[in-house]
Amino acid sequence: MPTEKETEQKIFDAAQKVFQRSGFKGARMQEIADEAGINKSMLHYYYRNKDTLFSTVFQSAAKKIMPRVFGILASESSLREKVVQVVEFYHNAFRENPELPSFVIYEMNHHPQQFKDFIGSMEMHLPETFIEQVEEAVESEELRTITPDQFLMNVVSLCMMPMLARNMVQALFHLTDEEYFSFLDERRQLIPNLIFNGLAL
Amino acid sequence: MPTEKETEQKIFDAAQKVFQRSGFKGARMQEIADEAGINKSMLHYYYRNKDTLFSTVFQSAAKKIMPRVFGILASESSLREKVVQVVEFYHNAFRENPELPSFVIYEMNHHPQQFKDFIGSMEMHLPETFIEQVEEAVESEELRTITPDQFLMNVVSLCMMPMLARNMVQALFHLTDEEYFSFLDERRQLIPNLIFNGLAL
DNA sequence: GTCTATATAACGATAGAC
DNA sequence: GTCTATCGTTATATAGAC
Repeated sequence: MPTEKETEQKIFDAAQKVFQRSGFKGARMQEIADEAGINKSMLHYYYRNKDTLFSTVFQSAAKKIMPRVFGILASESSLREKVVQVVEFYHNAFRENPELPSFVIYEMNHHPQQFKDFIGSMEMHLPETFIEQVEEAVESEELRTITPDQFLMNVVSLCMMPMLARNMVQALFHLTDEEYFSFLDERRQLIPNLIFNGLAL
Repeated sequence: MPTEKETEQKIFDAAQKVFQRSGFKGARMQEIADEAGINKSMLHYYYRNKDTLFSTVFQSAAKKIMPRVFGILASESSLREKVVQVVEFYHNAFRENPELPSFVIYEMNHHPQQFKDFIGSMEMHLPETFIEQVEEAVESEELRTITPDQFLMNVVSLCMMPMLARNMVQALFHLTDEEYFSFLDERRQLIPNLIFNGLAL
């Protein structure tokens, strides 16, 4: 006999799975109930409606990625170590949950008002230590001129794009699932090298 | 009085707009009819059902991006010139139609079977001239060791990711629409530099 | 070809018994 | 809390007049 918390948790887990797989519009309440192995009415008992349930799932998903990246950027590591750690984090997180990045990015674009506020409320500013590291490296002529925003954008782009475009990548390069993950793994070393040294020898 | 072709075209244009804005699941046939300024029944008269209409729109959208990129890669330009041209192409295309990239990538992930076949049928192999350019540059030690696939993946990632994650980028960096497009424009020069030279000085 | 009207099905949500 | 049964709405799709 499941307790109240257990049922609520089962619903949340099922909703997470279905929303990530099908998106907000594509997800069916019945599908979530089936996934959770419970009655459809329970969804409305614990979460008032589809919007509320989705909002809970989305906010949880957003919190799984960005705060951890910002945590790395705020640490006391060197700039190069931070890049390595961010790259490793993205690739490990993708292994655990391949649909998470695509879900957050897409739904963010399709619920503009609602979740821009949410992201704002998380107070996600670039950590000062990271900003200073980039600015100092530029000033001391260790690095080319670049803003911290663009620096971070480059790292995140090189990590996430092959994850967001998984089917496109597999179709274009004719990769099996196994080959696709090998392709991603190659990038763990490739990305930090590219960021700092480019391709020129 | 519109001719047959004109009505069919109006429906296609409206469907393109609505599907790109709302996605397949989110798009409503009524919404498309309103956008086209015609009766809902006409959608079924010219295109049998929602799936057929969507398929037409999606395939048209896919053909707007990838063949043009592959065209650049197959040209007789130098490797560096090709990178510049691809970057320019992506950024110009995004200005014309900001929702196109996100649409193609997302729907590709959510209609797996159907459109993997389609991409396969386009016979989109990496142009031989591009492959040879990368391999020769690596062999002659102009460039670090890298496969042509990874090389292309890097360029595309640096271009497209800030476009796919538009709302996330704007929320995180607190950018107005105008500032966001300036942010993108900075990347036209930044990306080729990063690809070849990295950040190290 | 284009319209109105309607069939048919799916979905989110609620009422009410237990 | 959990279930069954059902309401009310909204979708896609079709039938049939013009």
